[in-house]
Amino acid sequence: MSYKIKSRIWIESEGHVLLGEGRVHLLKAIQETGSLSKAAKSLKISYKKAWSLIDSVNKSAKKPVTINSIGGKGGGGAELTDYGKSLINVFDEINHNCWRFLDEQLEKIEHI
Amino acid sequence: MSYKIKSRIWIESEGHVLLGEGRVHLLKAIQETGSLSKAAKSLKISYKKAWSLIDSVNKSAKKPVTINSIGGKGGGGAELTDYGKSLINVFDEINHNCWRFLDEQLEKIEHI
DNA sequence: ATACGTTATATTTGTAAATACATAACGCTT
DNA sequence: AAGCGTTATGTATTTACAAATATAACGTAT
Repeated sequence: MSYKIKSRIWIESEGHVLLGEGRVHLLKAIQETGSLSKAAKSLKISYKKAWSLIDSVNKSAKKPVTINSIGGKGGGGAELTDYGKSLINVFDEINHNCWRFLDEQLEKIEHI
Repeated sequence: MSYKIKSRIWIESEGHVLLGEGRVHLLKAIQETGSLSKAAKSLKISYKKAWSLIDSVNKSAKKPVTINSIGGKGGGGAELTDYGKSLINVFDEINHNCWRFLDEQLEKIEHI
């Protein structure tokens, strides 16, 4: 049996998407680069798309997830709040646990 | 805390999608109507899309999931094999278990 | 033999989503 | 004061996907 089970999880708040794998990936890139535009480049998505995602994340979350600054040294930048860092850690943990859980469940298909 | 966690699961075989929620939904409609075209109508998708999905399902699965007949009484029809019926039952079971599991996991976000 | 309702398949058309482009605002630095 | 790199935002264009349309093949029933 070479069936494999895949999954995507996401967290919603008030009916809007807060976090999914793509958003977490982007947040990690912001953490590494310190900039939204550099993060967008590293993920090969448009700046506009990256900005829209982060805007949506911050509007959906109970507390700010990133702090973005315009102008100043280096032109500005973006960084994660402590809340943002915690969110991506918990998301990753839940996601990994889900994969493990589903791999166990898949065995039910072996004996049909 | 009104965050909610959502998920989509699917089963792959040899790198191709075998079953997801949409395909299971379509298979159930076939079971109820006895026909691919009627199932497509009931789900409000085009016949072509429904046919492509079922074709993909049968090509990915180890054993046939539906049996489709052309011509004959009523013009033909489609029905699930026993293997197909078992697959959708197991899929539903895994999916429900996954939802329950994730709801438990979500509590980790409450205390951050 | 003809009609019927279905499966099977290709081709065209339409629509929504992603992408690219353009511009403004901002605040340090020089 | 001018330049730089960034965030912020609107608009236009392109692309990918979904839907509609058309047609053939099939096997019972009439």
